[in-house]
Amino acid sequence: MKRNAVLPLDAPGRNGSAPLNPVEVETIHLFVQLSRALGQPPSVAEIYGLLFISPHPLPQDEFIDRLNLSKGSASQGLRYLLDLGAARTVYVAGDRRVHYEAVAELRNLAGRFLRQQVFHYFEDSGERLDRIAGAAGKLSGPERDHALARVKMLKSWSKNARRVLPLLLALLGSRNGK
Amino acid sequence: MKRNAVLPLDAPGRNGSAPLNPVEVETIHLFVQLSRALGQPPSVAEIYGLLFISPHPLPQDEFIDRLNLSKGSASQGLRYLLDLGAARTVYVAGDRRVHYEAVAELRNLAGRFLRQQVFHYFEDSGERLDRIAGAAGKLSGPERDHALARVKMLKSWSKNARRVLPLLLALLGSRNGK
DNA sequence: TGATTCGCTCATTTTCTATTGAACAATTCG
DNA sequence: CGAATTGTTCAATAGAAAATGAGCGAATCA
Repeated sequence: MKRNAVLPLDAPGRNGSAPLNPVEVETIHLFVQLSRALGQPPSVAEIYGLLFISPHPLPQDEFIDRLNLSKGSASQGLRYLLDLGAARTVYVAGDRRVHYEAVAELRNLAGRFLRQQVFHYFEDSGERLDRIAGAAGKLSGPERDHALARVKMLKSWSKNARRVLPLLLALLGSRNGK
Repeated sequence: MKRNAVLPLDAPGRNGSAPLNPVEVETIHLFVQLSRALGQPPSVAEIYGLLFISPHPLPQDEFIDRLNLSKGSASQGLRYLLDLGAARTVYVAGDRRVHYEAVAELRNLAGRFLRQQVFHYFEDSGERLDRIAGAAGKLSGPERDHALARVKMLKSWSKNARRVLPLLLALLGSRNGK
């Protein structure tokens, strides 16, 4: 068996780590559900959920014990969140371990996420579009016309997306997100 | 073995169905890549890609033969696209089979997709937020304050998202998408 | 009417992704 | 210095998701 199927509400919590309280459980569930909608791994969502609701920075052990994660998942999940800008490290006096806290600004989160997931795609799609246009030019009569029209449409979509995404972020940033 | 690992450029194409030409291959690749970014199954992307670039409506057989799909995948994939509003059925005189064509309007596609993937999420998240707020009220002093602040933040995010998504669609619709 | 075509459903199988945990490196402690 | 602590990496594996294809029903054909 790899993981407790569901959240370990009743986990013994060796190491003296408290089991999750109802607020924590529900918050984590919330982020896990969101992660499904966004195609992100559940373990990362669990980590972020606990970070988000915790009133103080947490070390890696805390996730391993309280979420019942493996060392590997905790390590990789935390790094993923750091890279995404959804978590940052915090120095805690008298403790050798690295502590983490959530970055909780909607604008930041959404922006980084979109940039990583979507923008990334549109980058190398331009190159492919040109290749398609080239190949389309070599087709016969009516097929050729249709293909060229479709390529034109795709280019328009691409331009549109690049135009709209920054606008979207601006909207998210204005007057809210805190 | 289940599927040709990659697109069957050189597939014999029994049934007299032509193999995919370069324009088709590249277009399909484009949609398959996009499908990864959006967390959609590749077979659906292949089907939509071929539909999108085809100058005339296609019957189910065409996908099975030319994309090397199973009957099940073709049937389910096409239904999925119909439900999403990304394809529609077309009557073709003298042919009993149902034919399909792509719905290629960015506004429509993006709108339906977002509604299905994201809106759906925000619907039942409200309920859970209230539950979290309730549980947070029963906590002790400083933990309580922090939890309540976090819940407030989440509610603000949720409202924000609901406000911005329709706006986003409006932007996609205006003056483009064709 | 019986044969054929068309297409759906769903149990099984395959493929892919996420998670695990052992091995290792680096740092600090006593 | 050796032992303990902290943390990373990555090959192995469990679990989830996608794809398959046999089986079936309905519609059409001859």
